[in-house]
Amino acid sequence: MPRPRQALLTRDRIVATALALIDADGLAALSTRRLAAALGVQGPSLYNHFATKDAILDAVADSVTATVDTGFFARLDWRAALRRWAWSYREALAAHPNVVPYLAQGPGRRPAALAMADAVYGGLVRAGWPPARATHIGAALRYFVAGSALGSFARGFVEDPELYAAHYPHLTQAHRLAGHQRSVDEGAFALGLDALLHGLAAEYERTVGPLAPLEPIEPSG
Amino acid sequence: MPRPRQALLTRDRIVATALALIDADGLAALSTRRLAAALGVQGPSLYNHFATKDAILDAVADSVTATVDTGFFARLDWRAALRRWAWSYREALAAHPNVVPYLAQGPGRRPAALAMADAVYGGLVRAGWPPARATHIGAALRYFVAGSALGSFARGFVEDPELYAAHYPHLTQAHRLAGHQRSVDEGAFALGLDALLHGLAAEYERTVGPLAPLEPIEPSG
DNA sequence: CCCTCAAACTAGCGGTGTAAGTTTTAGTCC
DNA sequence: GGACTAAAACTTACACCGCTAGTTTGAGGG
Repeated sequence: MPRPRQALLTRDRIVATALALIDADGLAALSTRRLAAALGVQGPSLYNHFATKDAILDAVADSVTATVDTGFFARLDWRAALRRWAWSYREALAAHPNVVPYLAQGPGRRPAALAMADAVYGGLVRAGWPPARATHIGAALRYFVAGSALGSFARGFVEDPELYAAHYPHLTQAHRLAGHQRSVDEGAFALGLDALLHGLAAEYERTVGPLAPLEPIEPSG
Repeated sequence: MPRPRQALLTRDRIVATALALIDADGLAALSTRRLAAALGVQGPSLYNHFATKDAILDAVADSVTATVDTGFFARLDWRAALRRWAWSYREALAAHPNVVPYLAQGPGRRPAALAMADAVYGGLVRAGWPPARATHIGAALRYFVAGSALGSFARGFVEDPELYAAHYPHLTQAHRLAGHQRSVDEGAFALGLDALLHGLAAEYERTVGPLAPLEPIEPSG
């Protein structure tokens, strides 16, 4: 087939299809030939649109990051903004857990990831945090969110009572975790995030100054 | 070569060599043939000792997890134990960042990972936390530690001032992060961990009961 | 109208995980 | 001690991988 009248591929279509395949079958199952087949095309044709497979993965990762809402920092108290952002970030990653191992290695040169880092850091500095502290806070929250999306804690346990009963006296109920994946992961995230923010507020008062009163909001979750 | 008088391979030697290769060149660069070559052997010989490549990676991951010290839960207050354990855990992972993406997907059936989960969960329940809460706390700390080891925050930024200056007004100094990797990552971890523990202590007092006074310890770091 | 570029193609290279079968040694049982 | 079995190396081979090179032909601009 020579060049077709209507282009068969676009970058957007490649990225969307790649994300769907990764969601369905995992990161390791994405090969250029399989991706191309899903697009009705031969493998090497992808290289007319992306330089390498990694470039495709970068675009996929950035498309996920782009769905995170960072607008809170422009209009909310830093504590409320951090909370909303963290939940939005987590939601974006948890919707595509299979890309998290790739995405979590850092923003690299991906525009959406850099824009997010920019918004968070800028918001914290504007709120009075010293620059070094703002960096630390952004990093700490990224650690927590990425970790929570990476290895769904509950999914990591096997549905096999025998395995745990024998050697791990406190894990006799662990096999039931796999069945409550969502509530366990969300509960752990909510608890950890609230604890983190609570501790950061105390640190703020100790090292920066008094906190503005915060209009009450529903507890995160 | 037929069966040699002295076995050339042992599981331990395979695991140690695999870890060294992963540390040096990354997870993706570990192939069975390269690993075998480093051991002075042909590729398929590995399959006399491990069923699949994944089984080798499991053993590598568990050998890293095995270096985490979980003994604190048996002899320290839960807050102190959590802090020491988290640092030990982080140290173990940060020493081998390239295996973290594999390891962070959950304990699976790896004995050292399960023993660690058992110790943490048991220690928290013994300290008075309700079982569901203990699960959440263990998960939250695992999120934080795994996230911190997975993507060194600082390493994720590129040493290229041009990249940031143009479009990200608050990241004009981001290119310098790559040079301060260790201090940024450790500072973020220390801040986040202390904040988390501070928040958990407050949660304990609110929902479980008064905290025993804690002998003063040096701040984490 | 022609020229160049774009976007598909085919063919193929070196590398991957691993299955299958071979060879020789080590160790066990009568 | 001889026969048998299991172990641990080997070679060969398959299907797949990322990617390069070169080819074809339609699209769009001078």
